[in-house]
Order: sequence, then structure tokens, then C-alpha cells
Amino acid sequence: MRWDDLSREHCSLARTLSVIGDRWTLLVLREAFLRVRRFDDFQQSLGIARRVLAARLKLLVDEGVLKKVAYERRPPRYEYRLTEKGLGLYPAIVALVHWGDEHYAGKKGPPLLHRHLTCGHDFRSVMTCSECGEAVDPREVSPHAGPGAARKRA
Amino acid sequence: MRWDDLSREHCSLARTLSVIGDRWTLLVLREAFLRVRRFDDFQQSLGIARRVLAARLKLLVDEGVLKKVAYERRPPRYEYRLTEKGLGLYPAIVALVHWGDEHYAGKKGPPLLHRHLTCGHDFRSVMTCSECGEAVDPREVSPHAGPGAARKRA
DNA sequence: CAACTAAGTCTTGAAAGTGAACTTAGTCAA
DNA sequence: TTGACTAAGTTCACTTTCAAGACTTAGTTG
Repeated sequence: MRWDDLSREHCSLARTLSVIGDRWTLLVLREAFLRVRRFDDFQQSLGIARRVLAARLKLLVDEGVLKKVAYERRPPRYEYRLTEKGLGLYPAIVALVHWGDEHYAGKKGPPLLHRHLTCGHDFRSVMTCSECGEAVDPREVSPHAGPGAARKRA
Repeated sequence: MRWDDLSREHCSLARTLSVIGDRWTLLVLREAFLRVRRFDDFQQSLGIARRVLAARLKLLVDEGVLKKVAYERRPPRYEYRLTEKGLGLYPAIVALVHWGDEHYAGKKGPPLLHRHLTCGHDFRSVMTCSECGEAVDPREVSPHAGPGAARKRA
């Protein structure tokens, strides 16, 4: 299967990955969450090839994950900012970061901590159920076909 | 920067992505969470090139995300099962799926629902704070250097 | 007018992915 | 005991994408 075909898949994960599933995109978004906004800053902090960065930013803008905002008229200069849709990826990114903290951090601990300003503490993310509010154990989840299911497979 | 260098980065997201960040790996894991376990089943349900599937499964086994278990002695046959470490990726995958549900599901709704067996309802995942238990708004999080931070950047 | 800046684009060789055919080790039915 | 079958890969020829650095463009500043 080609990569382009993925966005036509029924599965929500496949569609998500067709947008943010390549090797660089989540790192670009990490930088965006760390307040990086300009082309050269993305390029330097990630060491990504400029051509690839340009392609990724374009895709993210086309998909509405980032928006291009002029921050200077003359000469015209643009920066990339997260949209609401982009902010919606935060839980996924934090979950991946915390998984990395758990399994790959050295003895000293994780390189980056996240402080929850509301309560003032450094936190880990906990996946909880929108319905009962309890923490969810993966073994306590049963996937089943939803309303948008294809005949063959979800 | 080469992909192989990513695992040597300090950032937990980079290290995580060096394991599961390529175009296919999360889809392989999606199938694993849907109880797919055998090589040919992965191959057929995903339409992935066999060579790539073999490489991904090997990496995931080497990293301890999946384990290879004999399910038949004669002839020897193996299947791939999620380890505890692999189960730890569930929150991230569910978050990605729900993001896709939100932004790419058709009018009919998402193709796959997740039922929380503990309370009996279909749910969305909510990222909550491990410290105060409240739902976390991305704008209420402040990243800062942790104990394992490098001098230059996190 | 020359140097500088931000935001890209272009070029070339290396790496990774694609799809189909092939291999291997063993079972089973005739 | 030969021939078909199966699961789990491996190999091959080809295509696509990536990496690194040079180049381009439009406008500003000294």
C-alpha cells in the first residue's frame, strides 16, 4: 500500500497518521508546543533537511494543524502557529513523551518536565474515561464497530 | 540528521519516535491491540510490504514492545504479543485515534468505538493530571527542564 | 552598492519502501 | 514418497523519499 492511500482508509488512526505519521512531523509539533514558530528555528533546532521541513509545514498548514501568520509586513515574514486542531494533538504528544520518559530516560530522570499550572505540580498524563472519570486500563477497553464502520473492517 | 541518530537524542519524544515513529509501526500496533498476532495477518490487514513488516516486528521485539511467542511446536510457529511496555502505548494510540475521530470521521461518526468495560460506556480519553486529577488544558501546561536535561536543550 | 536576513527551492547521491517471486521447514492426503 | 499446502520470512528489481549543502528571492540596512 502506498502512503497516499492511507488518508482514504476508514480507520481514524490511519487518517491521523496520514497527517502526522511520518518521521519528522511530531518533532515539528513538539517544537511548536515549545513555542518555536519560524522556519529557520525549526530547521536549526531539529536538524531537519530544509526541503523536508518545507513539505511538512505545508502539509500541516493545509490540514489546519498549523496556521501561517504574518509577523512582519515589510519584508513579508510568516510564522507557524498551532491552531485549535493542532492543540488537540497535545494529549497524544504528552502520552508519547511520558512513555519515553518511562522507558528511555536515564538514571537522572526525564529531560523535560511538564508543570500543570492549574495545580502547580509536575505531572504525568493519565488517560481517564470521559464517562466515569476513572483511569482507564488498556485491558478494560473493548473496541467495537461504530456508526461509521465499513462493512469489512474498522 | 539521520534517523538512527534520533535514539541518541535527549528528548523523550525523539527516543519514542525512534521506536514507533515511522509510517507503519503505529498501524502495526493498532492491529496488535485489535488482537492480531501473526505475520500473515498483519501483512494482509495492513497491506504492508512483507520486508518492511519483518523489519518493524523485529525492531519492536528488540525494543521489548512486542514479544515473540511460540504458539505451535511442530512446525515451529510464532506470534507477536504486546508486552507491558507495549500496553503502555495505549493512551497515546487512543489519543491519536480520538483526534482522528474528531477531525476526520464522516457524517456517520467514527468507525470504531471504545467501550470502557469498568463502567460500560463508550468513551473518549481525557488527559488528566496525575497530581490533581483534573482534566488538563494544553495552555495550562508549562514545560521546564527536568533532572535529565542536557545543558543546551531539552 | 554590498552585505545581510528569512524563507524557502534545487541538486545529487544515499537510504528506505514497494510488490512480486522465491525459500525454508514442516504437515498432510493420496 | 511424492506432491500440494502453510506460515514466516528473504531476495530482487525498481521507485520514492531523504540528507546535506548550495542557490534563489525579496526586501532591509550600513
